This record gives sequence, structure tokens and C-alpha cells, in this order.
Amino acid sequence: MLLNYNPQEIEKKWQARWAADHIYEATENSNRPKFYALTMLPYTSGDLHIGHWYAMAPSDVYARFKRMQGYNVLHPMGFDAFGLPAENAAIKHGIHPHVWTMRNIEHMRDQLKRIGAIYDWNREMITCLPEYYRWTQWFFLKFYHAGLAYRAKAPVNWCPECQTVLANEQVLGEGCCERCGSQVTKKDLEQWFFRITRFADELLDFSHLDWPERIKTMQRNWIGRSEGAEVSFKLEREDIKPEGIKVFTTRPDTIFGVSFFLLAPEHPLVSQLVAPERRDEVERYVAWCRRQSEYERTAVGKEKTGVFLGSYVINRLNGEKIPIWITDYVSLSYGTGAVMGVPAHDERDFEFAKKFNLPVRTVITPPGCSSKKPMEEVYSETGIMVNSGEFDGLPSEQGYNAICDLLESRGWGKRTVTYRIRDWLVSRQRYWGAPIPMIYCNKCGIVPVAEEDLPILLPSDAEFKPTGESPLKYCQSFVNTTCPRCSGPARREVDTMDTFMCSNWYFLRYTSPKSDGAPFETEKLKYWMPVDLYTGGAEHAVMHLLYSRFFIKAIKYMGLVDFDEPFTRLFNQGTIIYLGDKMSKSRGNVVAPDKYVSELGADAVRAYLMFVGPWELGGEWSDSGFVGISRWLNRVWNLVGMDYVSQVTELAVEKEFLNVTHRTIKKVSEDLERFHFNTMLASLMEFTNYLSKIQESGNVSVLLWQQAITYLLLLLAPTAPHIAEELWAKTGHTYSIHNRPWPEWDEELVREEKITLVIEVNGKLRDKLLVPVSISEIEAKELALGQEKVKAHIEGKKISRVIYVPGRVVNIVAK
RNA sequence: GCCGAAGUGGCGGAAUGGUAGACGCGGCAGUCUCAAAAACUGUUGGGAGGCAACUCUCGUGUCGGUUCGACUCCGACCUUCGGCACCA
Repeated sequence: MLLNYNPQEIEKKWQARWAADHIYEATENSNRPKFYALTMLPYTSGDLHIGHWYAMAPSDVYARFKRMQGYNVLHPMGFDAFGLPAENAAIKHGIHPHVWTMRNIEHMRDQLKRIGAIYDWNREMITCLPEYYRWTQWFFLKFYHAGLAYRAKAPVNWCPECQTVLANEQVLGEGCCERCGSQVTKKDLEQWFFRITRFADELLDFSHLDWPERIKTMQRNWIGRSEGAEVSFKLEREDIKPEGIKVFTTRPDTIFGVSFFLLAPEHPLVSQLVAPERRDEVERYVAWCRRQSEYERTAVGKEKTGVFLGSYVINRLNGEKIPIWITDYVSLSYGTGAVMGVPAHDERDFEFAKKFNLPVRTVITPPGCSSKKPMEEVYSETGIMVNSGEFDGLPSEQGYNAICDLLESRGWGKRTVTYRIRDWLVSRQRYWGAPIPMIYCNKCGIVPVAEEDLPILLPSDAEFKPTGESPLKYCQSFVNTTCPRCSGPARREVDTMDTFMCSNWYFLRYTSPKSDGAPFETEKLKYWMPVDLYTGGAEHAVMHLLYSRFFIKAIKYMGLVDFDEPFTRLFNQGTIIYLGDKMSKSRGNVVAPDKYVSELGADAVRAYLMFVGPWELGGEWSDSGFVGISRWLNRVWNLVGMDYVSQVTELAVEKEFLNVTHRTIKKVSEDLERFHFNTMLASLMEFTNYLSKIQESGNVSVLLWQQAITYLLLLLAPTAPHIAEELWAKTGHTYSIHNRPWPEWDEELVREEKITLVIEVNGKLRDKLLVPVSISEIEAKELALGQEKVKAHIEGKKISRVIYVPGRVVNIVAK
């Protein structure tokens, strides 16, 4: 009999041994196939909570499973260390962000080590250290030189709480800041952008990716590709410079239905086009629009507003004079900032027309409806063209092309594609980030820092109060420099990079973390990339996961890598809730894993997290459920530790025993492959329960028993690595279980000899019979009809059919 | 409003066209104990009948449909969660 299961002791012992023996270190010179399993790196907030474990434990289990299956596995870990919380903590508590961050990392690394994962700590990577951000800056320069980074003035998102600009992707629904939740406002500022739009079409290609449909849909919606036409409407007044204004429309086939013309209130031509007598009213309206938040302006269901400018455009297709209005439902940032109003066939235009009594003209009728009468409701589908001059009678799909052809031949417009996605704003007015390696010279203008001058170190002595301006601006020793081109006095860029730039390429760095002359060693990168399995939360769908795809496509375009997608397979785990709610500091229901690890062990925490439900759906933390898992590990401990005494061996029992053993190997293997961790554990528990019964009866040989125990431990090893290793040693095996191959099942032994045949009458269960697998259809039917319980239910009825499903069911249909 | 996921015992969940509720928690009963806890064993969806082995019946958000047979497929709806949202 063994001593009691003492997880604290054995977990400490084996973690030390694995580290000392470097058994989880990954090398490139292996003849095994490579497998790169990656979990999204944690932000250095200070404490790992059970949500982090929920992301990390199952992915480690899968990585361990792949490792035992014979793959050369890379499963690294690091820290996303730049970002606002560090700076905010610094402001609040007077600790330097660097000190705060590094202290948190120390603590989190200790917590992470207690998980018992196969992380190769030699490859640890911290994004806020100069040896890392040097290369983040290097990439910025590469983007600049490739024409993919540019500086421009634009209306940008401004978070008044964080005192910095944000990318569009970082403004969540209802116009809230992704970090702090405050209402974001708009500011006109000159900022750095990355040309993600250039890759919009490539980013829509998911054909080689095994990603959840949900994320692909979110990215597709975010990119928002629309095909249509750009059409120029002629200005009636001829004293104005451009002679026409362009609109974007997805329905050029409705162009004969235009009855008004709309501009965004901020459209640059508004001030020229407004008639003198309407100027006051227009200016008042524009000012009113500007006062509204972005969210208020774009809210659906809002009553339409607008003002007539007092001037007109000409619809070149029919020569009609169309009044120009401005309205807040047209935004300058999409399409051309101008819209042709077709009230009969667009919901919004219809509302606008109703509100301001503008004419509604039907130009498309539903197929089969010949009436040319104005319709009561908006019809936004395709149909037959009417009131459209020479195009009358054409189906609108053909009319679309015919009108485009006409526009193109006359030079009035052309087919085009518009995207919803905007270029990625990457500069931030904050201190704790990688400085943007650019210099402003009065003579030479914007000059990039030379590659050999990297890293541009973040000064440690900057004042970082949130003033709305970059803290680095006031750090003279940082700002003042010389121009790399003319050597005259110059100023450094004082903005830092969005932290999503750091997480764009960290998975490349893991392949050669000590690389000194380049961000990565190409040979090692070629060996490991792309990531075979990437796991993490779905909240990064249109931020990190989109940016990283763009980043890889961009550096492939530059010739730096030869693959064009970073993550071949993506999996999003669900959320762990506690006391019926999502865990959060404000709700005060955060579960800290440390206490549970100390009490019942990391193996139990790992196993419990995988047992609470399907990984992709999340689950609820429950203290009593957790105790249940620990009880099971205890049962395993006792089962394996107790001497097995063979009593009378029975051939039938031994057969069944082998069958159960191999069925379990199969089930566990298949469930692991599909991330069905909860049912994998259930089958391991069933196996344990079964073994307990056999242990009591002693009906199988010692040899079979020992074999089964060996399998049990191997199957348990990825989930509960410490207890498996301990019991492996205690049962006389050689170290280490984690270097053993994954067991294979024998299909011959999985096959059952007897099956339970279900007998139904009119689809209702009436009897169950244990029959040989080989039973014929005729035998099965006869057997079923002969059963007493069946007879009682078919008495006096006429049997119309008997359905037989081999190995499953006989259903007697009787009336 | 649109898109996606989900809805099953007291609870977490299992079963993806063929035995609904695997496995675990909780409950109940028992063993051990002076007693309790722990551990172990048995039992546990609701209702009705039976001394009993057992039998019948209802039951997977709601309503309909397809099928010999539906938690599973189809249609409509309700609820919860996530995402998007005047995108021309």
C-alpha cells in the first residue's frame, strides 16, 4: 500500500526533475514531424486567474498528447508586456512601468510553472525588453520602406480616459474603448497608419485555414467588401472647381430612381455648395452633428435629419436636376462620403424622403409584377427595370452591367470595390510602448532611423502623466537628436506603437528567441512556422487575429517569409464563469488558482477545468465539482498503488477486460484529437471504476492487469502529468512517462462480440436482448417477434412492417 | 434589425437519426466510528401501480412537420449569451 496521495509534494518534485533534465526543450534537429502548438500569450496584469488556466491547461494537454504521438512539439510561453495598465498602475501607485511589469512577470512565471506545462522556458519572450522591441521597431522601418506605413491627418478615435488615439478595431460596440470602456470621441490628428487595406482581398481568403466559422465571419464583416460602381454626378453650378461629385453605389441599376443627393456634413464641398440664404441653417446643422458622439450618430432607428444645401447636381443618365442635402447618416469615412438617394429601393433613403417630402420613384419592380404604379413599400431586391429609359424591361442584374458599361464608355463612372475596413492606426500617445523609430528634421522632413541605430530605447526617466500628449515629448534627452540624413538638429517621433504590433510577430520570435542579428533565424522559422494550432479567446477576432494575418502577408510581400498565414488551425475556448457570472474584478468573483493548486494540486485543477464542459463553450467553476475530480485522482492513486491479487481468472472476463481497455484507449485518443476533453475524462473515470471492480473480483491475470494499469497511466499522462509520472515510477517503469509513445488500440479487440439489441413496437422501447454481433436480420426479427413483452403489445394488431437496423434496433410497426 | 452559438434531472453536462440523462456534483440509505468528518458501497428524472423482481406512463425551451423511429433533420416562434449595425 502506498502512502496517501500528496499532490503538493509530488508536483514540486517532478517539476524540478523535468526542469533539471530539460525534457521539454524543443530542438529543430529531430526526425519527428514538427508540431507548433501555441496559446495566446498573457498580458502582464500581475495575477493569473482561473481563466488563464482554462486557456492554458487544455492546450498543454493537447501539446503533450501530440508529443507522445511522436511529434516534435514546440509549445512556448511568453509575456505581452507593453500597454496601458502598466502605465496606469505607475501613475496610480508611483511605480515605474518597467518595475511593475517585471515584478508581475516574476510572479506570473512562478504561477505558470505550477501548471506543469511543457513550456520551454529557454524560449521565453518578453515584448517590453529592448532585445525584443528592437525588432518590433525594425519591422516598423520595413513597413515604412515598403510603403506600408504612412503618416496622415485623419479624424481618429480618441479615448478621453486613456488619453490616446485608438484603432477602429479597438472601439467596441456602442463606441466604447476596448481597454477602459469609456465613450470614444473623434479628433482630427496626424497619426501613423499601416496599410492593411492593401491586403483586404487577401485577408478575405480563408481557403487554407481551419478556423471557426464565427471568426471568419467576423473578419469578413469587418473587412466589409462591397462591389458596386463609382458614379459622378455633374454639379449644376459651373463656377466650382470639380465639375462633378462621385458617389459609391452597389445598385447602379437604380440610378434612374435618384430623387435627391446626399453629402456627409463634413464633406469638403459643403461650404462651396451651400446657397448664401441657407448658410446659417447648414452651419447650425453641421455644428449639431459634430457635437454628437460617433455612436449617437450611427445608431440605427434614429429619426432621419438633414438640411437642403440650396444647390443641385445633374443625373447624367436622364439629365434630371437633383437637390443636394446633407445628412448625418452619410459618413465621410465610407465610400466617397456622398450617396445618391433612391428612396423607392433603399430603406434609409425611403425614410429620408418621407421625412422631407421628397419624390419617390419606382425603377425596379418585383419579377412578375408589371404595374408601374409607385409602390407602398421599399423594394430592395432585384427585379425588372422600369422608368429607366432605354433600360426598361431589363432584369436588374443585366441592367447593372449595362449601366456600368454605359458609365464607363462615357467616362461618367466605373465599376469599383469598396471596403469597410480602414487602415490600421498604430501610433499611441502613451509612454509604455515601443518608440516609433522616426525622426522629424526641419530640412529633410520625415526621416527613418537607420536599422543599425536600433533599438531606440525608451528612456527610463520620462514623466508619464496623461496630458493627452505623448509623455516622451517632454523628455528632452529623448526628443533631441540629429537628422540621420543631414546631421542637423532634429526631433524624434514621440508616439509609441500600439501593443498589437508587439503581438503581431511574437510567434516568429519563439522559433529563435536568442537571435541577435535578425528578428528570427530563417532556417528555424522555416522549420517551425506556421503555427499548427493556435488557441485563445474569441475577443481577438478583429484585433490581434486580423492584424497578425495582415502582418504576415505584409512581410511575405517584402520577401521576409515564404508563408502567408500565421495560424493554420485556430480554436477558441469559451469562458469560465463563477457564481453564474463572467469572472471580473469589479464583480469580485475572480477565482485564483493558487489556493486550489496548494490544496488539491495542479493535476486536479487541470483535470477539473477540462471536465466542466466542452472547451469551446466554457463552463462554470464549482468548488464541489473540483473536489470530485480530486477524489477521482485519489481513487486512481489507490487503485494503482494497491496490490493486485489474481483470483480465479475467467476467459470471458478477460475478453471483456481487453475490450474495455482498448475501447478506452480509442475513446481517449479520439476525444483528445477533437478537444472533447470532458468526455475523455468521463471515459477515463469509467475505466477507473471498471478496474476497481476487477480488482475486487480478481478475475483477470496479473499480466493483463499490469498492462491495463500501464495504459491507464499513459492515457492520464497529458491531463495529470505529475500523478502519472509518480505512479509510473512506483509501478517500476523507467523515467519518464512523458517520453513514452502514446498507446495504440487494437481494432480487433475493440470490436464487440455481443450487442444489446433494442426491440421497439411502434417506436417505443419494449425489450432489450443481448445477442451475438453476427445475428442475421431474419434471426433478429424472429427473436424480436417471439418475445413475451413484445407479444403483449402487438396482440390483436396487424403487423405492417418490421424494421431492422443491424446491431441496433428492431422496430415492429403494428396497428 | 442582421449574423452566430446555446436552451436536456436539484446542478455541470452526455448522447448528432436508433436504449435520453454517460461521467461528475448534490441528495438519500448503508459500512466504518462512542460520535462526526473523510473514505468506501448501494441508490437517485417526474407520475401511477405492485410485497417484490417489475410494469405502465410523461419527459430534451414552445408549437407544428418529416420519419417505422427525432434531443438530433425541416418550418415558425420564445429565451439567454456573443458579434455586427444608417456601409450607400
